[in-house]
Amino acid sequence: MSENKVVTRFAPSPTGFMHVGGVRTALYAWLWAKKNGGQFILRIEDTDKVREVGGSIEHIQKSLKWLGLNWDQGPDVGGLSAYIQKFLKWFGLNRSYIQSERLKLYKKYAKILIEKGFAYADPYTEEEIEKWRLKAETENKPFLYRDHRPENPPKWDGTMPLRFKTGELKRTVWNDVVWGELSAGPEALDDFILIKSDGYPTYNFAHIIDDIEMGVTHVMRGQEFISSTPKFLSLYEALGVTPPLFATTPPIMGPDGKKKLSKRDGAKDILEYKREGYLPEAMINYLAFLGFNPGGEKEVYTPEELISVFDLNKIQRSGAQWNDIKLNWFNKEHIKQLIPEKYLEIGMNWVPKEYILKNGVEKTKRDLMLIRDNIVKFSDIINIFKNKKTINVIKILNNFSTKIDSFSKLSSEEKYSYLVKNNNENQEFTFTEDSFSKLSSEDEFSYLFSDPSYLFEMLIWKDLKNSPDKFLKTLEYLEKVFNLLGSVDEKDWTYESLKNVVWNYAGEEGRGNVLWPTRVALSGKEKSPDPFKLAETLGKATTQKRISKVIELLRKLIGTVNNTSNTNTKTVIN
RNA sequence: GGCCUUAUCGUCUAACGGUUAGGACGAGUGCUUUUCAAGCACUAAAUUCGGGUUCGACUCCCGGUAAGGUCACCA
Repeated sequence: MSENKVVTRFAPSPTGFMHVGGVRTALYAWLWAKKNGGQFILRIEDTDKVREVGGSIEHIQKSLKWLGLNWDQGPDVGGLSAYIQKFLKWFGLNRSYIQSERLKLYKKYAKILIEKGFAYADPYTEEEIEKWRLKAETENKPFLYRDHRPENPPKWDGTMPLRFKTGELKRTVWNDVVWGELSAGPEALDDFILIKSDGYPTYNFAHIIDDIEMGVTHVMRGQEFISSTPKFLSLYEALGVTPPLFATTPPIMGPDGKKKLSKRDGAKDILEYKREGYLPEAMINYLAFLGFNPGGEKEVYTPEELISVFDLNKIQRSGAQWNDIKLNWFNKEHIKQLIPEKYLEIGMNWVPKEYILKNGVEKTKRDLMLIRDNIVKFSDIINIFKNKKTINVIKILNNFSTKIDSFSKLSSEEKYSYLVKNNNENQEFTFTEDSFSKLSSEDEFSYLFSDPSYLFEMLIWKDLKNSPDKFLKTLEYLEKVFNLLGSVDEKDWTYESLKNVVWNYAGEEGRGNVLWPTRVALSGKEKSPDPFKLAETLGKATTQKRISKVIELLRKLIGTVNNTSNTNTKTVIN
């Protein structure tokens, strides 16, 4: 090991999928190693064979690779290295990064400790110890094994646990890179188990031996280890080794902000975010900023920028609440930062194959560019391109100026097919009676099939709401619009010409004042395509019919208001 | 219960002992070819409480409160 070189490690145990807390610890270790041109080691701590979950190691590696947190040393550091490892093993040099394959090493160190008088066999049964523990608990005292340390322990034969014989009982003071000076009284020191009766070392023992052997200089880990740090330090002392620097990471909290984020309150498998189409650099950015801040007002950082700006003593001490909404924002920002080629390269993977097959790569790419600003994560693309009939959705979407969200609800092909038909493209699709009734029964586009009913209040543009003659004014606007539209010949009934005849008038009277009631008259809804698109789609006859209906209703209403002052204007009218 | 810690807008956070306590997300309002989305602008929103030290405290000290960690043949 070359001196002065930074070596960090991420040492998970293979007990399930990677969650965000573990990933962030790995991220900080990785950032620090990269920043200092050092080494980042992946080590698997599989000394608890009971809790081990199959496939975890692969999952951990996959997760780190997705995020780009590549390790310089670890299990399978690439084909050549694996070969070299095998070669070294042949000569009895164990280079494994999996603890269960390093048992001889721990035994070697255990023997050293026994010889030095720092370890002894534990002759008690678990029941005996449990009894002492319960007694301590009822007396509200901390349980200390060393109060029961045997006078003449038997020789260790490997079937009993091997315990560390803690040295001088004293106050321990040490320095944590994040927390500053920390200390604990002698009650933090105890005779902990080094090697379990099953022959595997405990975490407390194995991780220290490995950190020594691998030359680790900086240990990042959660604050649950602060309390046991005095034990670790006393072991380093017994071995005569200078301990590494400790950097304690704050926890990531659940939605209530009090408990650590757990599977129960939505902690997801990190690869789940990959499946949902989050960018790894966005995840890294978000995760890094959950408990770290370089100062300044810049927030969107590339991984490279994070490396240069990362600093251990700018890590936060208290826990930070997980926030999906902010993660979404980071993802959106990182999508914006992608160059178009890269965006398309990723996006194309999310478009259903049939769509590309049908429309060709070039058109698909154009469509992808159209929706770029509207996606939060790449899986949104699937919703937009979902079934093979979504051919013109994006185009219609543009025309209709409708938000993506409502289009994601356009799941039924019936709904879609109508839109396609009205877009005068892809005439191949035919309506069935069944699909028609299904579509028309759905509320969102009901105005395309049947005349809507109205709420009087909805007809009024917001600026006019407080005006005493709001209904009279609205009536005037609609009458004028009716006449203007009437001047357009049916053969010339297009979006452009409709807009042309109304536009100047709307500009004079206030666009909202005129266009809002027109649109509501045609759709009966607060949210729908713009009035010209609606009029074009509905045709001249229906357009005139609906507007004149509203005019008639308004006239009636105004008549009533003049007679009785108490008319409920919220009434639904047909 | 012992021990070890932590505390700034709802959330993530910034602030050599001297700032109108800053930014971001979210929210609200407005602008943008009405409405939705996107975009832009603006607004509201915080130093846990009580004592000190100091000319001056988010910052240092003491105490209260609240919260977290730990006291395994788990890591």
